[in-house]
Amino acid sequence: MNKTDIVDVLEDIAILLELKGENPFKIRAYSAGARVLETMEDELGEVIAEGRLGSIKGIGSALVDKIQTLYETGDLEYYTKLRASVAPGLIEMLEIPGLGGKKVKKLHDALGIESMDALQKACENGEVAALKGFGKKSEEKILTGIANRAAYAQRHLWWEAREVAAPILEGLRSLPQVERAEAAGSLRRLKETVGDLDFIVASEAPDPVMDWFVGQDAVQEVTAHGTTKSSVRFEGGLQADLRVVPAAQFAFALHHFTGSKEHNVAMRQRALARGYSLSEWGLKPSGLESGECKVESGELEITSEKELFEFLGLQEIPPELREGMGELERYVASADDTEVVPPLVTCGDIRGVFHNHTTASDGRATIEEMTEAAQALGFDYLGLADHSKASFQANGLDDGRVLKMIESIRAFNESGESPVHVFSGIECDILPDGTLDLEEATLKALDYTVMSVHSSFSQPEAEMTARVIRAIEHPSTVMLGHPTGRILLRREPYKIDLHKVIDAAIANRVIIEINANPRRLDMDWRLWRRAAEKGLMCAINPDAHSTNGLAYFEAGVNIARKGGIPLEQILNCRDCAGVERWFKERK
DNA sequence: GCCGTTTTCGGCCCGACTGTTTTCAGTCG
Repeated sequence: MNKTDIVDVLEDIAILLELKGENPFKIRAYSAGARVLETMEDELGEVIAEGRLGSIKGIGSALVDKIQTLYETGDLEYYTKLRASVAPGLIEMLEIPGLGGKKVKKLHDALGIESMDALQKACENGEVAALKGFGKKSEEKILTGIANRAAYAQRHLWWEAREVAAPILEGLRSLPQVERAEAAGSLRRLKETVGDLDFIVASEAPDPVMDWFVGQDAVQEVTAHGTTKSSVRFEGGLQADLRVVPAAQFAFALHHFTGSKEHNVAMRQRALARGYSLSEWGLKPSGLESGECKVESGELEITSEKELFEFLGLQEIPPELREGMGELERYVASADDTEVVPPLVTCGDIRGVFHNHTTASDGRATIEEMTEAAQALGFDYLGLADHSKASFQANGLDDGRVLKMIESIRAFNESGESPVHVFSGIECDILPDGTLDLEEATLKALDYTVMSVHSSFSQPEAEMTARVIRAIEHPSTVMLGHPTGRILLRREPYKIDLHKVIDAAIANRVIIEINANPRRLDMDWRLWRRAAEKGLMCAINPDAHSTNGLAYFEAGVNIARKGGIPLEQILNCRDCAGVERWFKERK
């Protein structure tokens, strides 16, 4: 069993233990173990072989046993038995807001409920309201929860969440009572998907701010309306929370609600180790009774996240790096051997983008329209890479049409019609056996190539990995397109060993793209830091099929930031001549 | 179940909100 599957099993165990009413700390140990394993960058097989698993913080002897057994046999008796002892319907019930492990257990123990249907019936005939600890409101809330379950459970693309968030933030900032307002949460951390929106406001007069927030036109349901916190739900299920705090607590609240949860746990532990208790409300010496907040009493002046990090002996860690993946250990305040938080790429650093489509294949805009849009975005160059013939559904180009396309791009560049230089490329299919869809002479005639998988997604992992590596080893390959083929919230990635793919790309000086389409964001940011350290080059490729699609490069910039990719390893940060040089040296 | 250079036992991050209670448990982030 591979690492990802083992992570899933550990998370499953945590959920099952919750439903069994187990010790919460034991549950946390399994969740934490899953998290540690997930973010471990070393090859699991190696770690086990070298006996290093047990020395990893958060993985003790019990987890070592279980992880090893799963790795070697793919099976775990403890897990099998545990799963058999809990009705599958109970796990589903946890998705209903307001229901946690204890309440689900109670519903099961007291009323014998084991499925969503049974729960709905029990609510409808009043059995749930009669239960101690539940009431009429709980019953109604559960019924609403069941009705809206699909919408509730859904996460939202970062791109779409930002569109909802932008006017809310603007509205908050325009209120006279509001001193400061920021979006927090996974939106601010630039995660590829967002569960809900979080807004933090500094104000001494929270009530009118709350009233404005819950009274917005788009609000469909108000799920909480208090003095410090309110929650609303919009059509489509997206939920937004607003917290209003006094200005002195703003930095703490902003940091806390930006998360991630794992980052916050680490921060609190670091604070505790230094004798302070950190919460969203402030910092206080851990000995003090609550209410004796040192910050409030004016002994500690912390008005920004930067000061908070500094107080804890850390460099300022940008939100996108706060994922609980070792950033606190990595970015301690300056010592001789300290790693420094790298400068993160910004949209302004991007001089042009690659991998875009035109009407020659399945794009909706012409060369002229695309370059015009690129110019409006301030780009110096634009790479066009239409599909190759195997993607017949996308009107892919055969060798003859590719040569014609090269000719029209050359003519366009020479016409001087646009200050934007166009690079001629192709998104060439990697056929199921790893060979390429076009003649070598055709590929050589292009400025650059992007090789992508568009068929036979269900090949076994070893076959898919060998297929992609064969393409990477082809001398004409410049870039690898969307290496897992995932569509966020819709299609799982195909099975492929990306560590081997990354190593092959580095060995062959092949660039791996960040496909910046907000539904793809492939290759994933979790893999980039390590890959970049090993020397992998990246290209931010919007995969635009229209002029509007070029703007997706911003989502790609987000991923490069989260991956901490140095600017010199992002091809788009080079000027036209630099890009040209890279392509020539490849040949 | 994990962890420890005061500890191998006894802690484990913490506070608001809600709904049910009448002083608090469960959920959530």
